[in-house]
Amino acid sequence: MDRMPEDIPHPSLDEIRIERVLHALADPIRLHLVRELARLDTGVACGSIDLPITKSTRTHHLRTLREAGVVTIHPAGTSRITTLRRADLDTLYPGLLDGILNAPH
Amino acid sequence: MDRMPEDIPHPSLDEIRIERVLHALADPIRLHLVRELARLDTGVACGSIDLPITKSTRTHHLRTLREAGVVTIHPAGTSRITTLRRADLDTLYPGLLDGILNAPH
DNA sequence: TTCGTAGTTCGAGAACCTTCGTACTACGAT
DNA sequence: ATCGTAGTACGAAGGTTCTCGAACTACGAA
Repeated sequence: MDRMPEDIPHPSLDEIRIERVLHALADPIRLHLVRELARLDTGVACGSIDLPITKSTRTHHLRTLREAGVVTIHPAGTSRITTLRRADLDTLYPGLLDGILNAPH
Repeated sequence: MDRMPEDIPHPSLDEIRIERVLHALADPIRLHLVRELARLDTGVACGSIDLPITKSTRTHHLRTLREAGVVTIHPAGTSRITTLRRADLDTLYPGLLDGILNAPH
């Protein structure tokens, strides 16, 4: 795992596995988070996307996305900025993310 | 569900949901099956792709793929022909399948 | 008709996932 | 220094998934 300056671990490009990415995206809540991140097209405070779940569940889902390599998370004061790893995913799996984001929903 | 002549149910295009497709593809055994189906590029008897699992587990995985809309299965004598729904998936999610099939593994 | 082959169904166990509440840490503002 | 806010860690409950073996069905061949 790459250690970021802030000590939150993220998988490097060669550690990302397609099965984990697909599993991360297969959950409705996580897919919704990813769609919002893609739509806003900028890093965003985790809590700013509202969802019918508790704080701890949100943390769990964000961790799943981060560990799969779908997002980066880094601290910013008392908050955390979550960013879609769009370029990394496009490099590894060209077409995959767009195919998912453009899907009917 | 569309009823095929052979009475094995398959989801129609508008019944296919991205979450289920992603979940179906997130399992290593199912992903391997799909890759083999794509490589052979023709319908194939279920049993001809060898895997370190029992018959009933294979049935379970093929059912998961079929119900998600990833493959079609239809009887042929005492056997069953499984086919990747490549055109359907490309229509619904352009780029997704290629992105997955071209992924390193 | 009898047998073998291909696959399904069912039930059960283990492992895993999702969700939550509670307790905790860390930072910024007052 | 104290408080509030943002988020994490942990444990537990409930649900789902994966895997298997055993019993079953369906078709074709001998």
